[in-house]
Amino acid sequence: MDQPVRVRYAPSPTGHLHIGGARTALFTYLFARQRGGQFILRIEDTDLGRNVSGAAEEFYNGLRWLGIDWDEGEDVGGPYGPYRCTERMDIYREHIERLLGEDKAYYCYCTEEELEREREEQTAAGQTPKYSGRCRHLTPEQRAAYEAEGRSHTVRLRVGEGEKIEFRDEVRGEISFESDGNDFVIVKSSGMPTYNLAVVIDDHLMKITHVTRGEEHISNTPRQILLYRAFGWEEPIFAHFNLILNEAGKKLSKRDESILQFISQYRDLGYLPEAILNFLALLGWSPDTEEEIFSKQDIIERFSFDRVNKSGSIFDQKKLAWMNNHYFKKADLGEIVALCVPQLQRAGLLPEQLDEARQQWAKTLVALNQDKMNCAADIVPLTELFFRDEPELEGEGRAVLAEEGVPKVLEAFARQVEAMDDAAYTADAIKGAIKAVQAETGAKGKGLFMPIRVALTGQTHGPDLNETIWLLGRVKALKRLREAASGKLG
RNA sequence: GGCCCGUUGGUCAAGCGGUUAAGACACCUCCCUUUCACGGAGGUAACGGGGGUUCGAUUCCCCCACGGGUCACCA
Repeated sequence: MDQPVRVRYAPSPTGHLHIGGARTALFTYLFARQRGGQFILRIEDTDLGRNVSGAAEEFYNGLRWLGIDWDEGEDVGGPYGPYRCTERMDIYREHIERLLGEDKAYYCYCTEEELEREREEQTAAGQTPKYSGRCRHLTPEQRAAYEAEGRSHTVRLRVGEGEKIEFRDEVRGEISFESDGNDFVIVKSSGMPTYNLAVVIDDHLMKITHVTRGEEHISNTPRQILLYRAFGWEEPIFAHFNLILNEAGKKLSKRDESILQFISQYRDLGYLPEAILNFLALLGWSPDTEEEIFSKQDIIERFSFDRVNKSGSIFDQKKLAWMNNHYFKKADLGEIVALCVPQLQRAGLLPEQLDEARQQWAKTLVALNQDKMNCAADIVPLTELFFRDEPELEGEGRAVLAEEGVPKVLEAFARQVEAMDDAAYTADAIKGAIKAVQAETGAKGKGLFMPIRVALTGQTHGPDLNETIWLLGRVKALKRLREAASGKLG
């Protein structure tokens, strides 16, 4: 049998969990769960300057919210810790010493300015920028001289030229490179390992079997393979997922504002995590059936790397909205109410504390709109009219109210409503009242319902009228009817 | 520019030598409904180009074009 699968998601804590990262984590997680393996979360914080405090916690929260859990990580522990680069410095040091000792790596005293100038000159001369190798063969005297100057050093890996570097990618097949003799930096002058060094050491020591990540890392892979070779370690299996693109077809950047790209934004808008997980799974991966609504468990059972798409996927917010709407319709009303009430509270439409009656009222309000919402935040524009003093009359509505016989209908209905006491004011009673108006005035169909709807809501469309009128409340309904009947509206 | 990867409708995508080239989102039409939405029934719309290989290419190979990724002491 195959050795047990161990995979990891290793974000750098420099910002929020975004769609691309979540999707990478998801694919990795799905693979682990499907194969009964371990999913590890590691924090790659080697860039001290860019680390954002609290970012790691945000990753944890976002991932858990989506339904992704892990077996090892700094918050849950595990036998291969620590799970954060900055806490693994002793480990790195030891491995760097080894490379240095075997003369597979060397100190480089070039300053960033010198290197930049070198690159500029090469670029100006039409050459591909590449490290000159100036410090490659420094004598002990030269080194001592640099040290005496107070120069700091980096460590570079010796890279041969023309060495074949081939690997089999689980999603793209064979990929091959040729080493270019460009000695790359593996330890920064600060003493911190660079990403490439840290991942290789960590992945190896944590016994990672499959290295999964976005396509943008393909070009890092040959360098990492060189490192595996330098250490004499067996390479893991690689899998690079396609990129998620914005509407312009470009890789999502953190500054991109054309799209909502942070998981927290969707959570705040009241999306359902199951919908996002479902949608993300289908972005770059497809099952072998025509269905597309899947629970996490369904996806775990079906997932495989060979059905991951090779070309980039444009993130379609409209389809996500549709999918979330689909999950909304299937969800328990109670769950949707719990999502919508805070939205209304945040908009200042509902008080922080709801009494029993108000709670019941809110439940009906949400129930009436449950299948219209793409996300919980939609409840606000959808139901705003219930909270206003005056309905906002649309152009079409104005035309409806201007029709002949409308005041008579509205007055008749107003009398009906007035005759009810508060206890008798129910959706059923309202239905009966409208019937009575029909009998009295002879108005029917559109000519009956539409004026009432417009007078009360200002709109020519909306959910069930009886429920709507009940939600409005007797007093407000009466007031609006009278105003519309007397032509005061609009 | 070098290296690497990719290219099926507007979007997500199925297809893995022979198909009327699926399905979904979006859009349009119709039905249902007092209205909107939901739901139902339809519709518009795609294999980047050129060479091969083959009886036969969307599918395999090559070239080109286009798109993207990456070329840091960022990950």
